[in-house]
Amino acid sequence: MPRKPNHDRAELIDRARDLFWRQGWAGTSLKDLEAVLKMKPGSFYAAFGSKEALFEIALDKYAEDGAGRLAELVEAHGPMAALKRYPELAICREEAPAKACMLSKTLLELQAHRNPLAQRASAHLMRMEEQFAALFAQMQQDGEIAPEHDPKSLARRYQSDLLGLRVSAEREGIDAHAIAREIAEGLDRL
Amino acid sequence: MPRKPNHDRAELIDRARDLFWRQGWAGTSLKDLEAVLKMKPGSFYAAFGSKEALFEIALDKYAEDGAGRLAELVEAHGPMAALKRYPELAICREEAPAKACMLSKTLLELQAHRNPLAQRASAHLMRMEEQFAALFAQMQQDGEIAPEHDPKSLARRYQSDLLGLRVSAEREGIDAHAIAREIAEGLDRL
DNA sequence: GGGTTTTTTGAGCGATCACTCAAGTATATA
DNA sequence: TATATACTTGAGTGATCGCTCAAAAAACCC
Repeated sequence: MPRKPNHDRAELIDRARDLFWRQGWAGTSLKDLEAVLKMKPGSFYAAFGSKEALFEIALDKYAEDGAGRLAELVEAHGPMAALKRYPELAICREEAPAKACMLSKTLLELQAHRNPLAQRASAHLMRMEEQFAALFAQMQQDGEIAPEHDPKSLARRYQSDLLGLRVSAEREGIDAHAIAREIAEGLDRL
Repeated sequence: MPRKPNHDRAELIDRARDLFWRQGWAGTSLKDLEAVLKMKPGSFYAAFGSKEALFEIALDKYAEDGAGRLAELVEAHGPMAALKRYPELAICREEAPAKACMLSKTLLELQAHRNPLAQRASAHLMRMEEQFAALFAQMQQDGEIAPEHDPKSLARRYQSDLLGLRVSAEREGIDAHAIAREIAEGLDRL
């Protein structure tokens, strides 16, 4: 009986994620969203409820996609090669709306006001780190890295290096690829 | 003949810097500033001209203080010890309004809109990096690190590590001191 | 085509944004 | 004490914020 929506919801979410990723929470107004999504306020609120609700969905999609890309990399090349390639992959994608990580941007912007979105970003970062830790643990089982290391510590440091890399990549006049290479080479010494 | 201002300008700037550092650009309203500085709008605009002008002053003060703290550390303990202590120092100060670096927060928040404040933060980061590079160069001259390293590359990586550390320190449930320790220990291997 | 249901539209809501300015107040010199 | 010269005050500016809702338009059923 009813009419169907004009837009593909999944693509709307992707476009919103890219806009939020680039411009941040406060830097993205509803006018910006309306322009990018080609929706009037009424449709927007019927579809997503609020700016905050859409940001949450976008953040989750961002984290999910990131985890998926890492999983694919592991599937294709194994844990060690995946972790060595991941830094370069994180900053090289031309189509990405920003070099820096959306999770860290959200955390830094909203943490001070105790916005739930910051906690959500923090939780996603922790989940990433656990994914890294699992890979380090497997590498240890496989004898690829020395047994005296603590996988969780390695993951924490790797995550920190990655976040630093992606902030650096946002700067002008910095060869971030060189940093990515150094992070990858650092894994050889484990 | 005239009346003197009620407030000490230097302390006003420090308080504004702390608020901007903690809450970011968009996260800090004029109401917030009025409350913290105990100034009414009229006084505020007479003293600083605009929110943007004050943020710029605050950003410069932040960078200046950071450079000063590093210089003191070098003065007291020499380049190597200074660089080894600096990471821990950057995240341990209880009175600091945030763990993350105000320069990187500003860069990440405002870069997308090409706000001049982002460029200014970027320039400050570059000046920091040059300070690091000079220290690495001196350490090389003194034979403290191997001669095959490029001081500029070391500085770039050190800066990246520092930025990552300070984002990590903002997260909950992360032992950032452990990361700081690892960064310091990394300098031993040069 | 008629009727039902859903989506789309866009003017406009109250709240907040950064900011202004005329009036009031305090401190200096004369 | 009188006057001049700041500084402080705070109501109020227009613009923009996220968001609402009644009406118009479109897609489905029979």
